[in-house]
Amino acid sequence: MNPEYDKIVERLRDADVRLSHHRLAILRYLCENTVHPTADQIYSSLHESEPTLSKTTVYNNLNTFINAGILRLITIENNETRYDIDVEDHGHFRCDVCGKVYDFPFRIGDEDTEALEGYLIKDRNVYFTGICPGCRKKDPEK
Amino acid sequence: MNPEYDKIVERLRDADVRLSHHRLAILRYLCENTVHPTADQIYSSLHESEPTLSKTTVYNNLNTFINAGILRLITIENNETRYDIDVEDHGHFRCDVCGKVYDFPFRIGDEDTEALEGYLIKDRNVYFTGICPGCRKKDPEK
DNA sequence: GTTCCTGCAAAAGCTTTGCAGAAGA
DNA sequence: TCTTCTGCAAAGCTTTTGCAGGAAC
Repeated sequence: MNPEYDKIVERLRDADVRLSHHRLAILRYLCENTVHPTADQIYSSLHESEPTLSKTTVYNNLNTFINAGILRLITIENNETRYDIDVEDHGHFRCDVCGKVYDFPFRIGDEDTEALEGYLIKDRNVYFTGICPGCRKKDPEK
Repeated sequence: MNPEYDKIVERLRDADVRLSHHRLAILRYLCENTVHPTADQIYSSLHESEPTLSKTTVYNNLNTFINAGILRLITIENNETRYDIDVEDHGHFRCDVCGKVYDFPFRIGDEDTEALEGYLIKDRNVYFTGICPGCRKKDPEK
């Protein structure tokens, strides 16, 4: 499991967030699938094993996680809210052709934020768009 | 006028995009108001001087401009598509309190994109969120 | 026993689409 | 004249909300 599920459960407990069955199922999915899923993807994937799960509950819990600070929201394309449980600084690359979102290491240095003196920076996001190697191979003229 | 309106009109002419009255009004607004407006802000602002302008036309033309490559779409928050006619590389800072979006200079160096060898990068976006100096002054405990 | 969570249905947003009439080249 | 643009209304999507019943603590 990529980001440590058990540690996050502890943090939720400390934050007085109830550890309901569906909530933990969503959390486990996020830890096991760090592919920036949309709410709909999470719902569809979990619906098989959790037939009583509703989409409302998915949305409710994603917002709960964001408020608890264990999840961040990334908006790369419009009408496509994605969620990322990996809180380390990194960039996102979205392929225009296949729609996949890849992570890549990206460090924002102090010299980059000199222009923002006086601003309180809470969140830093870097995302690129373009075409991924796989899609370029399939259609080399792009 | 910040980004050069006349040059952009030339580029539209070259791209065989018709220079209709409403289209030029929207373009002029974008050049004069480089504050990352939403479609609704553009519509509301122009509706006074252009009473016959519809919101559909605003959306249509923003998409036309994007396809013509003279406008870029930035999605900083969900459900809030903003448009930016300044195509120079720069970062965006969005204040969580007042909602304003500020530009700041940000250069992405070649060393930052080493990890993306093989990827065709078309667009680079950098945005931070937090609290701007004005809002921090009003509520210093934040 | 309280409090919070869940799911349904409906509502609320924003953006797109279909189509007939108007305007641009 | 031909093509494209425009505006209305309706549809399409994603996300939120209100509320009654159920689960967590």
